Amino acid sequence: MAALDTHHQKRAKASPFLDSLAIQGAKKASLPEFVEPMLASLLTAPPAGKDWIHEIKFDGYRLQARIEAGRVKLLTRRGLDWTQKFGPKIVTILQALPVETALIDGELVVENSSGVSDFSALQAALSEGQFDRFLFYAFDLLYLDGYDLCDLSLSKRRDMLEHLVGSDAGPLRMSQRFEEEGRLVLQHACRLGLEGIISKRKESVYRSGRGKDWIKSKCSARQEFVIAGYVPSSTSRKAIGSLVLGVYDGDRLDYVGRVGTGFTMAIAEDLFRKLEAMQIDKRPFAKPLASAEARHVRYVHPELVAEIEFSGWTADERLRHASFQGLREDKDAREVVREGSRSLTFTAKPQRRRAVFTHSDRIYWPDEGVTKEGLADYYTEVWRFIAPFIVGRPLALLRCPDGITGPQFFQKHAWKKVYSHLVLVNDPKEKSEPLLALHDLDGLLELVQSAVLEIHPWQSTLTDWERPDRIIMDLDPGEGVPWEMVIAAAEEMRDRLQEVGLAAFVKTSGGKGLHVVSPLKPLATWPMVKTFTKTLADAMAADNPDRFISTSTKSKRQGKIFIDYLRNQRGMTAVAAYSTRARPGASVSVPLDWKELSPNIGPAYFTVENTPIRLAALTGDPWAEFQAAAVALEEPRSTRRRHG
DNA sequence: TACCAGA
DNA sequence: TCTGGTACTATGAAG
DNA sequence: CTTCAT
Repeated sequence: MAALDTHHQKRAKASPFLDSLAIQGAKKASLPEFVEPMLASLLTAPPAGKDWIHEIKFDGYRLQARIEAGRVKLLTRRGLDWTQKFGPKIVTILQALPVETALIDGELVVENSSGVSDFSALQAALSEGQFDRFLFYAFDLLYLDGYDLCDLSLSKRRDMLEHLVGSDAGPLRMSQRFEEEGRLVLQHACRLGLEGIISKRKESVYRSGRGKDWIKSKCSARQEFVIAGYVPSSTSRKAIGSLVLGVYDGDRLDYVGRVGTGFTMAIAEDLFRKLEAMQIDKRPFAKPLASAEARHVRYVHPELVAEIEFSGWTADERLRHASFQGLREDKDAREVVREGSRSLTFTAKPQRRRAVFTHSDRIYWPDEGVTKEGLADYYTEVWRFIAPFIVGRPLALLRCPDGITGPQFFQKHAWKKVYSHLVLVNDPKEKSEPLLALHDLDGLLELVQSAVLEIHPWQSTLTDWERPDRIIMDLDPGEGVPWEMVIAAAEEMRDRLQEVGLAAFVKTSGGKGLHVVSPLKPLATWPMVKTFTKTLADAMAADNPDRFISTSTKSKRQGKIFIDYLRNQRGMTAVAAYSTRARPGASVSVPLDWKELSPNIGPAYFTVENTPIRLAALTGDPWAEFQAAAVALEEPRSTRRRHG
């Protein structure tokens, strides 16, 4: 493989791969019309060991690209010709590949705003004719320039394919290969909100149909549940709003929660017709439901079985993020038991939402349809993660009474309202109006009620206003800065912080850049911290004036990253970890593990929608060590001068 | 959003 | 009692 | 001092 020619030759009449192919023993053959695709078997865990590579499981259309003398066909799983369906762009790019004949296996996808392939986005793009959104991820090469490659090993096929497709970020891409341990790759994929991974045996040959050389493992759990009741729709008189689900434990039927999404209106009506006829008076569950759980519920004979996809179990044994997938007519209700999967158990303490809202349907993010209630749900779910970053600190708040499209204003003083859970605090150094702080989830929910869409805390706490307990460096890319450069900047910042003995953590900003955050023991005062961060920012800019700038002058920022150290000053604030942003996309600032930094996670990758799913799938908090890693800041110069 | 002035 | 207008950071650096 | 940036 090292012998492979490294430069592409457009329209080469002989393939640059032919010589090496002959050595590797591929068979001469004519180009087949179609090869039935190789399929993966579903297992609950990915395979372990060095014999496997792993790829992301795409959520799109599996297609075979057949290239013959510049004529391209896109063939479905069953061999149907769908070339015309996706517009000319992908076809043109495939035509331009430097080959005479080839058969490429891949998946056509549309990525949603989070950069994750999304089947519903694909269907929307198809129906609206948005051809420019289609991407083709190639992952296998079955035939090339007169040779059948199916009997070569996967590694060899992939090497050739990678060489052919290249690493451009255009609509034709290579499906990335991961060589790490399968368990870790799956964990990583789940954190990213992906559906799962496909693991492939390195030495395997290409064989049509489902075999054991390709294994798929998924992030979300999926299993059958007994339908024990329903709640009628609040909008339609002849449809269900949600299903009440249970599992058997011996003879006892246990309640596991409701599912209110995943069905179309037609299916909701069909279920209503079926279930209406099955109603019973007494509850089928062994234990009574809590009053909120039992609200509006109509019980039915527990006979029907539904397939449900869900992200995990809560600590009180309820389903998280359940979605209806269909009825399982072939399954007997009495066989349905809880299929325990410890890794998917979400161990957060369940938080009850107590605050009552006015106008809970008020839309804050119109494009995403995130309402006040949706925002309250979000903060309730992330409470235990966001709490350390916003509790007991003076806050500046970005309020958007009409949602993100209306007027916005920053506020740090109280407005005239009776607060039950927000705290008014007096700045010991200023005799101005009191500032705002909060201590519990109810306080946060009062902010939601007041249309607070961004939360910007101080870097010091109410216990010690004058000594900050963290530093935040905001890396803000100017126009035309590639994302890789921002990642490199964050890593350089980390290295420089570590050189002076500080810990460094990274989070997305939810806007354009990354934030590098260092926990401090609250010993150094504001002026020292400010001087330290300014020195750091200036040093980075001085060492690399073409990449960094440490002053905020907008016109000088073209193609550079602005290192904003000014947040590290008394009274200055920066957006909190897990705070939402008042921007299109309902993005959120999310703490990451350094290893997660990649082109796959952009600055606004995580949203109100997918962040709770990430946290549910997360087995370890990437910032778990944040508080423990706090060290005392010493001035860089004094460290040097210091002696034992 | 929520307050308040003015109708 | 209803309606409509409007409220709302601090700071540093550059010019 | 004003303007512009976060």
